[in-house]
Amino acid sequence: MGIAERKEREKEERRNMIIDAAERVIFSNRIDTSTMDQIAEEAELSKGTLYLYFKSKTDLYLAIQDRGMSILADKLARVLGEKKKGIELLKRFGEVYFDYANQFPNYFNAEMFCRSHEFMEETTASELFQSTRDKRIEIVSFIIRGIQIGLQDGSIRKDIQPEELSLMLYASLNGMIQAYMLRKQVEKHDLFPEIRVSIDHIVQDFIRILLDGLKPENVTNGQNVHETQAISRA
Amino acid sequence: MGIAERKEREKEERRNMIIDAAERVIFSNRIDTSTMDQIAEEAELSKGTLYLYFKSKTDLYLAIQDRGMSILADKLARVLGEKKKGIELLKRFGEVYFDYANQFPNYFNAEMFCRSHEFMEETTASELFQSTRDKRIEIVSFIIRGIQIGLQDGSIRKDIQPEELSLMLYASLNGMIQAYMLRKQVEKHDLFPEIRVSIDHIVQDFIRILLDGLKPENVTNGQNVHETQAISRA
DNA sequence: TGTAAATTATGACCAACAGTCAATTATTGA
DNA sequence: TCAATAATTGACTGTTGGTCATAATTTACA
Repeated sequence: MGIAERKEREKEERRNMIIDAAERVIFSNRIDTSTMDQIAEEAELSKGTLYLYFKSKTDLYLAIQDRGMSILADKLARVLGEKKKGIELLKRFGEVYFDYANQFPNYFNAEMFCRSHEFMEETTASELFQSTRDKRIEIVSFIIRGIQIGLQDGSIRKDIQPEELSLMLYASLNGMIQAYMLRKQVEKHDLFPEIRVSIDHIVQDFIRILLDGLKPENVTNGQNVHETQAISRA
Repeated sequence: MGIAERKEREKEERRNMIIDAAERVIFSNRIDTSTMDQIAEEAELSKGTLYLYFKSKTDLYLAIQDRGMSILADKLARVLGEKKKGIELLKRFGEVYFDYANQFPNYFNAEMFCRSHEFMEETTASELFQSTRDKRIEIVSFIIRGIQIGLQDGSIRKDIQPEELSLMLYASLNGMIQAYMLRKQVEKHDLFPEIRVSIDHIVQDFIRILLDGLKPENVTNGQNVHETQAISRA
């Protein structure tokens, strides 16, 4: 049955063409000012057809977010292959996430937009929602893996709980990057205007400070001085 | 001219009545499913009147966000009066922000929603946007003050740059609370489902870990061991 | 107190847009 | 060739944010 497969393939291609068109329209304007009619025209399809592939405008936007998540997951997967010390992997994860946000601000924005809508119902039902969710789990799993490696090679404090720390790293860095992107993208929308600080290295500095606290007591001094506090377990 | 003042007052009252009504409607549903007609009915006013006080639905929502920011700013201001050591103040700031989010999840959500819209244009023009902005500056200023106190009383590492660190604390904690609220509010929308970790103390743990890294070298051991890394300056 | 002017409020109305569906066209299988 | 199935269309609908001419109310002042 080659026909069924070909049709499957064509359907997938068309789906991607639609997402491409949607990106072109939305990224050169904004979601809220982009209409399904515009996207349909850009895709050279009728609006009705869009709804054969995506059940709502939000769903289509979720597909865009999903692409971004895939890119990020790929980048992180590659880092895991670098065979560095655990603490170094975490640093690289952070840098890669930051690079990703800079390289694909539109995808990062999509992620933020979709998240603010996750606080509401609606998105839940979609398969795409499930897909982005899976990718987020994948991403956090990479981080957990990095932490475990660090625990093994001794580059990370023993009292760290991998799952908990992975969420902390992801969530806090995400917050940092949000603030960074806001300042970077639209000067006037800056989350913290008038706080006169060069924002350029703030994310890197944050990563450094946060990870410093994860290192085991500095062994070059041969003494356990930094009084670590255990992370309370679940 | 007592009349002008009375009118001023009445206008302010009516404005607040509208925000009250909007909160009642929006908080018991969602922004995107709440209509201006519903809010008008709840406020016992015509829709046209709403537009005499707020120039758009978003503007009205900004007013709600603004209320939340005021509450938070007040709480933080009170902390500053506690006359604790700098590092303790920062810890209290973090706890208070977290408490605020738990106590007024609707306001926190409003903040998140409005922020995702800040990535787009539109909001900029509004006076209310300027107002929330001012309050954010106020909040960050409190944090800066706390850091400065910590630098003076020696409870915070000398190499810390207050402005930069204040942004880090605010932004990263905000990211943490976002993730927390998502998990807390809507189990199924959890940012990190399947990552089996009790989320209950994760924010507190995060605050502890992050702040630990800010303490100066543990003097009780009489030796500078923890190799601090200076935050690169602007 | 009476009335013109100014302020405030109303709700019918409009335009825009997400989403639908009966009708149409294209493709498949025999 | 043609019936059955699948894919596509675009006119249409319902909803809703926002507007504006009109009306009601209040103020200023003779």
